[in-house]
Amino acid sequence: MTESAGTIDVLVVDDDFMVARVHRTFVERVEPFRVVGTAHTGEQAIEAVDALRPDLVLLDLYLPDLFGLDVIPRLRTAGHDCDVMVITAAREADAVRGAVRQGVVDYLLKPFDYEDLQPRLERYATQRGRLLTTVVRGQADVDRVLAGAFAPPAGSGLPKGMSVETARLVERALRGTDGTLSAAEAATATGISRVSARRYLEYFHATGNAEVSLRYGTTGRPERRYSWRS
Amino acid sequence: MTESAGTIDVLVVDDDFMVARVHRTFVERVEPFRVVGTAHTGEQAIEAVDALRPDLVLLDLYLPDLFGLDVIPRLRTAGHDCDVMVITAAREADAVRGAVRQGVVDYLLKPFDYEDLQPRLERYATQRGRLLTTVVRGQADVDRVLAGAFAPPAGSGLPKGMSVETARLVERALRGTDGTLSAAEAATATGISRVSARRYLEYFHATGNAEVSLRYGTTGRPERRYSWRS
DNA sequence: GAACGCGGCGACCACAATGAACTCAATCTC
DNA sequence: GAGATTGAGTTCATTGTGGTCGCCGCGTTC
Repeated sequence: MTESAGTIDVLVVDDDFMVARVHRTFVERVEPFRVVGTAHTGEQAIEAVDALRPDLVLLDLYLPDLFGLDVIPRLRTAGHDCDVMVITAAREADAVRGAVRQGVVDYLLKPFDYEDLQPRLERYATQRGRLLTTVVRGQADVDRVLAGAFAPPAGSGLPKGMSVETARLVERALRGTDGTLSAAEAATATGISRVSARRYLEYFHATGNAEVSLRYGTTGRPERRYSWRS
Repeated sequence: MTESAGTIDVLVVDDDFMVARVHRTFVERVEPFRVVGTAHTGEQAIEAVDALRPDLVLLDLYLPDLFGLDVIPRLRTAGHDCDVMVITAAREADAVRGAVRQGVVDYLLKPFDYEDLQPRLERYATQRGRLLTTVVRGQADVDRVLAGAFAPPAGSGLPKGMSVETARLVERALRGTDGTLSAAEAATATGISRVSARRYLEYFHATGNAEVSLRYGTTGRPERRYSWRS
C-alpha cells in the first residue's frame, strides 16, 4: 500500500523536541526518505500514524505517556502495517528483546551520528524494495525473507557481474533437461564457459530456484548436479 | 549445547484436530519442549495463552474465526511476551511479510516432516537461551541480537575438508534409522565411501550431535556404532 | 579516440572424496 | 597364554571437479 512512487514516508517520534528535529534533518538527507510528521508522545504517535499513514516510524522508547514498545501493538490492532525502527537510549536487554519480538526493523542506540543512521536507513530501503517484489514459491523463499537475504530475480535484481541474457540462457538449459546437469554439462549445452555456467547455476541455487545434489562414486571431488525447481 | 534452563512451554494452534495432534507429538520429541495446550480457533488461542502462559506459540494462519496474524497484536495488547512460530500452508507474500513485521521467530510451510520442524525448534531454543543471558553494552551487542534472530543456517561452521551437503546426507541417514549405525553401514546407506562416512560420523560425535557406543562379540576389532542425539 | 566499466573466459590452485595399504584391538586356535 | 586371524580404524597418494584470479574484448562515455 501507499505506493508513494518510490519515496518512503517517515514519522519521527521523540519526546525531545530538539532531538526530533535533528532526526528529521538526518532522515531527509537520505534518498528516498521523506519525513511526513513528528510526534512527541505515544498517543500523538498513534494519531499521527492514523492520519499520515507513514511507511516507517522512527520510535523512541522513553515517551512521557507510554513505553515505546507498547505503542506498536496499538498500531497493529488499528490495522497499520508500517515498519518500526527503534532509536533510543534504552540499553536494557528486555527492551531489545521486546523490540525484536515486536518485529522492529532496526534498533539504534543514542547518541548517534548521521553516519550511523544513514547506512541503516539505506539497508532498510533496499530490503524493503526486495520484499515488495518477492514471490514465495517454497520454504527457501520464506527463509530468505526471514534472513533478510537476497531476493529472487524477478527482473533486474541480478548481482553485479551477471547479465539477464546469460541467466535466461542457463535457466532454459537447466529447465530443458530431464534429470540434472553438472556445471561442465551446462557449459557445453549452452556454449558458455564452465566458470560462467557454474556461477549462474550457483546463483540459482542461492536464490532457491535450483536444487543441488552431490554425485559420489567416482574418484576425485564429488560432482554438484543441479536441477530446476518448480 | 546450551541447556540454559528448564523446559519451554508450547501452545499448539491449528484448526485441524488431527494436524494439531501431529504437531504436538513432533514438538514433544524435541528437548526441552513441552506442549502445555492446544487451541483450534483464534479466540481459543488467546484464552489459552492467558491461562497457560506458554513461552512459544505454534500458530496456524488459517483459523475459522480470525486470521492468524491478527491474533498476535491481541496477545501483545494483553501483555503477553511469548514468541510465535508460524506453521501454515499460507504462501501469500503478504502473509510472510506481515509475519516478519509482527516479529515471528520462524515461518514453516506445510506440509512438513519432523525433520523439518526439529532443527527449527532447536535453533529457536539455542537462540532463546542466548538472548536470556545477553548483556547490552553497546550498539554491537544490539546488532548481534538483531542479526542472530534468524541468521545461522544451522551448521555452517564446518571444518576444512567437509561439505555441508555431505554432512546433511550423513545426518539424515543417521536420523533415519532406529538404533545405531556403523561407519560401513552409513557408507552403503548414503552411497559414499566408508572413510568419508566415518569422518562425518566422528565429526558429529566430536560436536556432541552423535553418541557412540562400541559393539564387541564379533571377531575382529570392536565396532563403533553411532546414534543421533537431540 | 582514449579511458572506463562490465561480463565472459582460460588457466591455475584448492579441495573433497576415494581406495589401497597399513595399524590396531579384539577373538580364536592350539 | 602366545601367536594367528579377523575385521574395523587410520593414513595417504591420487584424482577430477569446484572455485578463484587476472586478462581480454566489447560497448559506453567524455
